[in-house]
Amino acid sequence: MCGRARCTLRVDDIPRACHRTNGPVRTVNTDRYSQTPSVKSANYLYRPSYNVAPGSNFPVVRRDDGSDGEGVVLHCMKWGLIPSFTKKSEKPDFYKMFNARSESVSEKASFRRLLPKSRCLVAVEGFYEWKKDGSKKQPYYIHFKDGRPLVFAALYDSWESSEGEIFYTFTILTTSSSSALQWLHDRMPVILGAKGATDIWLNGSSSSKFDMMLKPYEDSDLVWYPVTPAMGKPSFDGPECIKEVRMVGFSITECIEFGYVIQLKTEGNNPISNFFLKKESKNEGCLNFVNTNTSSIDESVKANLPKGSEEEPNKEIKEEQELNLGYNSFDRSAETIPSKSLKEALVTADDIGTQASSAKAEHDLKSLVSILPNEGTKKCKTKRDYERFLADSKPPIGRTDKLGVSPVKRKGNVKDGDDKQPTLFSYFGKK
DNA sequence: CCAGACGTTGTT
DNA sequence: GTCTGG
DNA sequence: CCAGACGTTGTT
DNA sequence: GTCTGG
Repeated sequence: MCGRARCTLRVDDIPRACHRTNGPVRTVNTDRYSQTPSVKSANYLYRPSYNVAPGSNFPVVRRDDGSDGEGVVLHCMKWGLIPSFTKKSEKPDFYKMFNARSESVSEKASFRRLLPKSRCLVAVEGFYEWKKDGSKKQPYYIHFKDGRPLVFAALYDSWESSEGEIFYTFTILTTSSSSALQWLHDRMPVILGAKGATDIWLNGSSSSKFDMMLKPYEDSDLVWYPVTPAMGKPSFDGPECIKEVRMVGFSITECIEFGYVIQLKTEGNNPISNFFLKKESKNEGCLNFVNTNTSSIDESVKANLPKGSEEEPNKEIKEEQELNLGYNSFDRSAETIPSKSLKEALVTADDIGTQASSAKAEHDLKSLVSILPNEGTKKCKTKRDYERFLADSKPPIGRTDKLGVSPVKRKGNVKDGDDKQPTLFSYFGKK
């Protein structure tokens, strides 16, 4: 899914972001003084933002019907498709169709008719996804490791309101999530990762090729980190939206679900294990997540503790959670540890003293473990590395995909003994 | 023929 | 617009 | 997507 | 919970 994004690109940079480097670029509604008299230009004014939601304006790249092949139009449109056949009397609802499922796009009346001639590209620096956990929601920012823009596959349409105003709108295609992002959400936008893919989406004629490219983006350069929940408010804008935050006030289980990885240092395995178990059993483990740089990482801990003790999640759910964890682990070699310094972590730990984790607990925690943000699979330089890593992970884990996309069988014997009450220990990989 | 729908997400 | 349902 | 509201009567 | 607004 994709319902919020960052687009702070300059208009001039968007064609290049979409790999349109050669052909002519015509612009429509991208500046304050629209060329189209019937359009209120202010309604299409693009405002770069760290927090864009459906209903706002994006400069998208579409094919220029007038020119042959190379020419494109940089056309400011509103996110959230309003099909041309929408009743004039109707109030436009940009949230109804801001995504289109690629699996069914050629069957749905609203989208199918747009496939032949109304495909477009949407460039953004990243998008947001919320991980739900009961009443809590933790947003994550997803982007390319090297900062280059993502290019989404999209469809556009136009609609005339009762007042005679023309609305150009677009919808972003979605697909099932990549294996790396499955833990966070089961849907993701279709990302066209290479120039070839953008060429075909923009200018191709064979719809059979479209099926091939409307697939989850699996490369390991798509990475993520948690950001402030304040950005959930649509009016909250600015660089603060994409600032990485530590996970404060969440239990270990939650933090792991949220994509963090807990790693034990060589020394002190026993006490920390007790610490975790105690915290977890009381279900009040409010930990302040530190982003330390330590070279003494010994083992990766893959914890999957029951949420509350009173309501035991059924086996299927636990298995699901466990499966999700596998893709959150990352390489354990020394150079792969995030580079933020322990000093920085200690300084930032000061402003969290009032949380349930006491200063002492904080100290204990820091002395014993590192809880590291798993920023995607950034530690893996190549897809091959990532695949090799997955193969090496303990446990080697797959995920049974509801949508029928390549189910993988779990091979590792991760847990021993009691299935009903998994403990931290039961997730230790055995050396 | 006319009338009415046309969508995704997540959650139950 | 275009398809489905009555 | 998330955030925020969710109401009426009568008086100023 | 469910609707409206951004």
